[in-house]
Amino acid sequence: MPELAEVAYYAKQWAPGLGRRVTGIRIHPEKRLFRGEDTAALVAGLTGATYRAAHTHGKNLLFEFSGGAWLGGHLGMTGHLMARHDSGTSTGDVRLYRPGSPAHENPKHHHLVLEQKGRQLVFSDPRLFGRLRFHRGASPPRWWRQLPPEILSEHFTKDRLSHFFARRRGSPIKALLLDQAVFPGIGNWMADEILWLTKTDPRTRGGELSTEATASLWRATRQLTRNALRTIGRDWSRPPDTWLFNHRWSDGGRCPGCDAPLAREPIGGRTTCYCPTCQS
DNA sequence: CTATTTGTTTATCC
DNA sequence: AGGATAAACAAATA
Repeated sequence: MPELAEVAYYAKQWAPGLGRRVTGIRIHPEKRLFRGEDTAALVAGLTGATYRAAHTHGKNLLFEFSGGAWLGGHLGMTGHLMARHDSGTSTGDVRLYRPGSPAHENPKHHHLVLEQKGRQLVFSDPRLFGRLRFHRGASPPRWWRQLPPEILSEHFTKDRLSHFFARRRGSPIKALLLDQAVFPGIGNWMADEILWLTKTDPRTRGGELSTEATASLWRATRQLTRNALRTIGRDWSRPPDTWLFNHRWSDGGRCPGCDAPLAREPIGGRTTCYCPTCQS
């Protein structure tokens, strides 16, 4: 489910645990979520540590703990973070695209639970495409330090996009927007929104994009990132109906620009929603 | 029972 | 070598 704005929202769901000690941990170490990790070191490193901070980068998460312990995370398709309180309330576990889905509430999917006095911090992932990793050290792990420039950083430049589009000249732009090495945090719905905003046919090949088209995509990517962080990323509030977002999820949707029926078909290996009238 | 899914990695072919 | 595409992963939902 989560793209950059959803990840930013979920990262805040463990905030009730900030500055507080982890008294115990429960994990499902055999699950795919922990592939390649030393789960014994993870348990040893986090037990008794104080939860200090949450960071995000694109779709990546990094939780910082006292004693040089770091928990890295990726939510995959269905990952989800929540804080459960002993009082019986919980936060962060009801704001789903499909409200009412019981999947995330099922404890069998709670693959990591950090116990604290008064609450539990839960990482749930029914489909197990996500990932959890552990690092011990004075600074963040290397995989984190080597992530590409974020979309809102000064290093995310039009020039960078031009070179990328030239190199991948044969791929449809839809597929290129999903490349995390260049567009960190962009996922399926954000890619479609960017293409709709710029009136770009999703099948356009990288090599067919002019300097002007590249500049337009660069601007739209940054603008959408800011706006998504201000709505979904802030409090999961629903974007305005002027976005493609509210019209894209099922058959029968209409373009918020021209009211033509929207098309949904696989492009670049993913279901793509676009307006055949505006984007051609 | 079948088709679909908002992500990433790996295999395969060119 | 490097790019393009498909399959695999796992589980819920329509």
